[in-house]
Amino acid sequence: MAAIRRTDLARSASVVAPWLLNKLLVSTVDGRTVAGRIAEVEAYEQDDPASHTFGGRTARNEVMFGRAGHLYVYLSYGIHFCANVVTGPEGSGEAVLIRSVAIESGLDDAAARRGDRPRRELSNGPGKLCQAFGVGLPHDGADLLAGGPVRLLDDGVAPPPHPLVGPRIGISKGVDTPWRFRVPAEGPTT
DNA sequence: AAAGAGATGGTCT
DNA sequence: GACCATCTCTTTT
Repeated sequence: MAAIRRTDLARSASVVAPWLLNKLLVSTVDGRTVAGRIAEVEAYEQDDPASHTFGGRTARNEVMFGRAGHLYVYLSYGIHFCANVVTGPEGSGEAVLIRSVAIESGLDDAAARRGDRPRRELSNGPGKLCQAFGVGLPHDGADLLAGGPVRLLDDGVAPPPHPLVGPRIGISKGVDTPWRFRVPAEGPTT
């Protein structure tokens, strides 16, 4: 189990994003532990019109300007939470949005939070995975490398050599920047 | 299988 | 007061 070093995350978001694929996300919240492998991410950098930090520091995006390896959580559309890994050197507001995770353990606990659904629909979206992992605003700013309730681990599985790359989803600016990265599908996606 | 619309609240101009 | 880094349900092919 190779440790993830903070310096690994201190590179720019668009470099860290594909590197995060296949890393493990683990949460222990309310006595439930859920673990899964990161399957899809998006990069958001400072001089990026789609990024929350584009307009400079605010109370909400403060964490994105802090040290790499922390968690940035925000409320999306008034309903869902989204989880990001802060990247880059301190002072540069950037992060990687986790868009999809393949749950590997704690499936029953995730299902208890998400309701009875097909297995792959438990965490195949940024809002869905936050619900499945019990991640919310209280975790905004949490250190992912410090053994806290939400953590990032490397169990030795390499990122895919040829991730699927494309434009980011759900944004209205920076729509042509190809900063979405996904683990290629293994088999039929039915 | 695809398309459309409603829910719902913080953040920033 | 507009704008969202979304999800789910319902309706239509």
